[in-house]
Amino acid sequence: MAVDESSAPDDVCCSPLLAAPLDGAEAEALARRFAALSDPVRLQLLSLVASAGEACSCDLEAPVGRSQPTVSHHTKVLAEAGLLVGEKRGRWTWWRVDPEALDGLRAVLARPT
Amino acid sequence: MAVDESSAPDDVCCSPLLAAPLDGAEAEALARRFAALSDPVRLQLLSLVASAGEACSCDLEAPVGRSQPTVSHHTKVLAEAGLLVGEKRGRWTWWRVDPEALDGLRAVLARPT
DNA sequence: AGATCGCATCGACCAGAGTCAATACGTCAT
DNA sequence: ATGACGTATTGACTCTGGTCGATGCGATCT
Repeated sequence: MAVDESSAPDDVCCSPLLAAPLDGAEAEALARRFAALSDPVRLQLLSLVASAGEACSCDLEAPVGRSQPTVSHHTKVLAEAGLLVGEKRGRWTWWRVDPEALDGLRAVLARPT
Repeated sequence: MAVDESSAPDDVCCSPLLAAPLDGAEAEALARRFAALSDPVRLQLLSLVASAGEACSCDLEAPVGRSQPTVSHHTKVLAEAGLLVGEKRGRWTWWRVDPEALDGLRAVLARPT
């Protein structure tokens, strides 16, 4: 389910992109994480959840103008990338942004001193 | 050609992702820029060029293990995203990374204070 | 228990992206 | 000029990914 984030690629969190050439495996893992940000709907979902602090899926469908299965798909992708964290409270799933995951990506893009 | 970067989306450079919900147009522009980073070959090319300071296309094919047209395609994508800047010197094209373009993306991922 | 609600999954469709062989184009050497 | 070289483009193929309708599942309410 979407809440499961066991496949989040924490191991390759902070290799500095510009410092040294990365091998194929590092590149593949990094590419998967940036791919989570490469869709406009997912970026909107991230910004919606972030600005609300917390949001349930039912509040996300209308702003992005997509169907419920599509929103569920995107929240799953974001959760697998570690960017979104879901918590089931009652029959609602509440989503929040993991700031550290974004920090990790920012570190990858940092200039080598 | 790959050196042309007139379509680089400079206008949407720094909207803070986590501060306020972004509309469809902003999300689309941002997604295009992150999409440039969502391919392992392109990440390798970026790191190769960055760590070398400057590199010509002929030096890039072997490390990434792709054909010449494929490398040319990826350098074009990176150039259109503004991440790579190409300069034709003689019959070689020299590529270098635009650090400010990466700074722009880092700013997008920054936490709102 | 039965009905309803929120969300995940499945299956299918379609647009887009990565890849390479072949080709075209511009530059340099002879 | 003629050939060789570096790179960009074209065309075709395949595969990935976004999308939605239909369905399934668990939790809640009456």
